[in-house]
Amino acid sequence: MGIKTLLPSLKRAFSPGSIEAFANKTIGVDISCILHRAFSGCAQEVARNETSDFYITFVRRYIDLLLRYNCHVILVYDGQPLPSKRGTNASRTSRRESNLQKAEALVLQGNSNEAYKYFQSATSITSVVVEHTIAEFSKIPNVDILVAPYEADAQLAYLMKHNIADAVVTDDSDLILFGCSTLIYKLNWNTGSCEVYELSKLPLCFSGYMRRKFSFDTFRYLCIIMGCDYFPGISKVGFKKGVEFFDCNRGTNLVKMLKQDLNAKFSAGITDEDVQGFLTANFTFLYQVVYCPLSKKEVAFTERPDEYPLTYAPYLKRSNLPVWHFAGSISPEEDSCRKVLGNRDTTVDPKLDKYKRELLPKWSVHHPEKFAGRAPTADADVVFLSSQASPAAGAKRTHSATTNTGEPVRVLFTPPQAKVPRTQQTTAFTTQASTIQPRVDKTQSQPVSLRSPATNKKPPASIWGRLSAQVVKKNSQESPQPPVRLNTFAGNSVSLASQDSITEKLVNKLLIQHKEPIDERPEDTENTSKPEKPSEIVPETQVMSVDKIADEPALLKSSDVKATPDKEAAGVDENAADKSTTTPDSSTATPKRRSRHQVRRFDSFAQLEILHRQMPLISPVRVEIPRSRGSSSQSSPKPGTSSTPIKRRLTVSPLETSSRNSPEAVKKFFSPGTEGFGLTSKVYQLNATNKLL
DNA sequence: CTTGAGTTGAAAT
DNA sequence: TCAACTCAAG
Ligand SMILES: [Mn+2]
Repeated sequence: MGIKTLLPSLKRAFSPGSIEAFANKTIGVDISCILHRAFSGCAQEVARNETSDFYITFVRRYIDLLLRYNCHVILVYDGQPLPSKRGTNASRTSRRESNLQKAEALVLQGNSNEAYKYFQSATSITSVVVEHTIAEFSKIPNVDILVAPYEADAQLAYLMKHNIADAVVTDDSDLILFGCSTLIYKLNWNTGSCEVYELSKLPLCFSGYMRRKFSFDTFRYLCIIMGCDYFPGISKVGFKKGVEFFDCNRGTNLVKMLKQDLNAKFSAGITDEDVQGFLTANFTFLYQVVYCPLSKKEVAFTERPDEYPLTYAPYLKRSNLPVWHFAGSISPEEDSCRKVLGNRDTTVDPKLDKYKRELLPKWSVHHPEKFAGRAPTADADVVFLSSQASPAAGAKRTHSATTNTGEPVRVLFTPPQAKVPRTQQTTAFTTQASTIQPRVDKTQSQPVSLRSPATNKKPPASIWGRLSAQVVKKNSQESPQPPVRLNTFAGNSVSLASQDSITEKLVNKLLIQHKEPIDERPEDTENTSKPEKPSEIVPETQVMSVDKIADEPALLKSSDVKATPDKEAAGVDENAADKSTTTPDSSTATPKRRSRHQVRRFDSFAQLEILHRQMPLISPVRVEIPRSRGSSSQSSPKPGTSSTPIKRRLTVSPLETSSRNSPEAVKKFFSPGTEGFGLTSKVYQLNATNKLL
C-alpha cells in the first residue's frame, strides 16, 4: 500500500535529477517495483505461474543503465511476509486466483483483450519469477542479489543506514518512512532521468513548528496515522490534519497522544486496538528484522530494547509470543546466510545450494572480505537540529535527539559556542563513519562527530564549531515536554480565499511568510553569494498584520500572545472579490514597527517570484485581514489582557492575473513538480488565558 | 478545503 | 504492487 497520498505532500523533498549523479555509487534496487511494472507486458505468463523473457529484459534495462554508470547494483527481494501481514496475504492470493479463473474463461471465449485485464490483476511476484530472475541476474558482474528476511523496504533502508548503499531505486513511499536518506523515484531506463528524494529536505515540506523543529519520529507518527501497511490509519485524518495536530502536540507518550490529544482534537474514536495497531506499526518500522551484510547475520533494523517500554507493554505484550514478535524473528545464522543469496530451501544439505558465498567474487557484498573489520555503525543516520538546540553561553552543552532510524543520540557542542546555523528550518546532520561506535556497548557512550550532509564534509569550525554526538544508553529519561507555544499568527486563524477560477485549485500552496525572530545582522548563510534580503527585493512590502509579540527574546511565552487589532484590518475589505486591488492600500501604508511575525503583501507576481526563488518557502500571495463581522472593526479584541476567546482570520489570496501574472504563469509556477505544495489553513484558537485550545 | 473511494495504468505495439 | 487521477461527500 505504501502511504497513500503521501508523496504529493512531500514534493519539496524531491528534485528532478539524473542517474548520472550517482555514477560510481552503490545503488540498492527495490526490484519488486520494477517487476510489477514489467508484468504489464507479460501478465498472462506470470499469472499462469510461468516464466517469461519479458521481465528479464525489462529489468535488465535498468540494471544496464546503472552499470553503464559504473554503479554497483544490489537487487533486493522481498522475503517472508511479516507476521502482521499474513492475514492480508491470504486474501490477496484468493483474489488473484479468482481473477486468473476469469481470465482463463475469457480466453476460452476468445476475448483475449478482456482476458488480459484479468491476467494483469492476477499477477504477483511468484517464486518462479524470483528464482528465474535471481538465476539470470546473479550472473552479472557488479550485480548483487540480496533476499531480505522480510520486507525489501526495511532491508534497503538498512543498507542506506550503514552506508552500504548510497541510494535506492524505488517507487514506493514506504522507503521514506524507513528513514532512507537518498531515494531515486521514477527512474527512466532510457534517459536516466529520475526524481531524487533527499531526507535533508524533508523539513521543507512542513511549516511552523513541524519545520522549525522537525523530528523524524513525529514524521513517522504522522504517516502511520495517515495509514500504512501495518495500520489502517485514523479515519478522516490525512496529511493536513495530521500536520495540524502535530503542530500543537508534542508529547512523548504515544498512548496519551492518541487516546487523549488526538481524540480531543478530532474526536476520532481511538480504541485500544487502534493504539495497539499504531504502536505495532511504529515499532515495525523501527525494529523489523533485516540481514546485515557487515556481520553476515540477521539483525533488527534498529537495535531492539530487551523489553517493551513500560507504557506500551499493556498494548503489545503477548504472553505466548516473544517480545517484538510482530517485527519478525531472527533466523539462525546458518540459514539466513543461505537464504539471503537466493537459496530457497534451507532444509537440504548446504552443499546442494545453488548459490554459495564462497564462490562469489570480491566485489560482492556477500564476499567475506568485502566488509572485513567493518561494523554496523549507523553512519548515515541523520539527526535534525534546530538552531535552538545550540547552547547559549553557559547553558547546557548537550542535546538529546533521535536519529531518523530511531537511534538515540546525544549531541555535544564541544566548545560551548558551537552553533547550529540559524536558518528557518531544521538542519540535518549525518553521523560520521569514522568515529561512531557500534551500539554494542550500552553503558559507555562514544563520541561521534557530525558533518553537514549538503557538503558531505565537516563544516568549517568557524561557523559550526565542533559538534559531536554520542550514542546514549538505553532507557535514558525522556526530556520534559516543552511548553506549548504558538508558531504562527497568534490567535489568528488563517485561511485562503480563492478568487479566480484558474488559480482556485492551485491556491492551496503555502502563502504565508513566516519570519523567524529577526536579527538585523546579515544572514549567517554560506556567505558565498549574498542574496538580497527579502525586504530589499520588495521594499514596498507592507507589514499587514501582526501581533506585537515583539521584542521578546528567545522564547515566546503564550501569555504574551495577544491579538492586536490591526489598522490594516479596517482598511481592507472583507470581500475577497477586490482582487483588482494590487496597489497597496494607501491608508494602511504606515509601516508598523518590527514584530516577530510578519505577513507581507506583495504587489506583483514578479516580485513574489523573485522572492520565492530566493527563499523557496514563500509563495506569491496577498494577505488581507477582513473586517470583523460587526462594522466596528476597529474595536477588535482589546490588546493587553483579552479575556474573551480570540479567533482571527487572515485571508490570503492569489494575485491578480495580468501580463506576468497570467493564469498560465501562475499555473506553471504552481504546477506539480515545481514549487507547489502547502498548508492552506491553520486555525489557532486561544482561550481566555491565552492558551491553545 | 480535505479525505476517501474507485479506477486506471504500468510495457509496447 | 503502487501511485496518479478523478470524483463526490462532509
Ligand atoms: Mn512497501
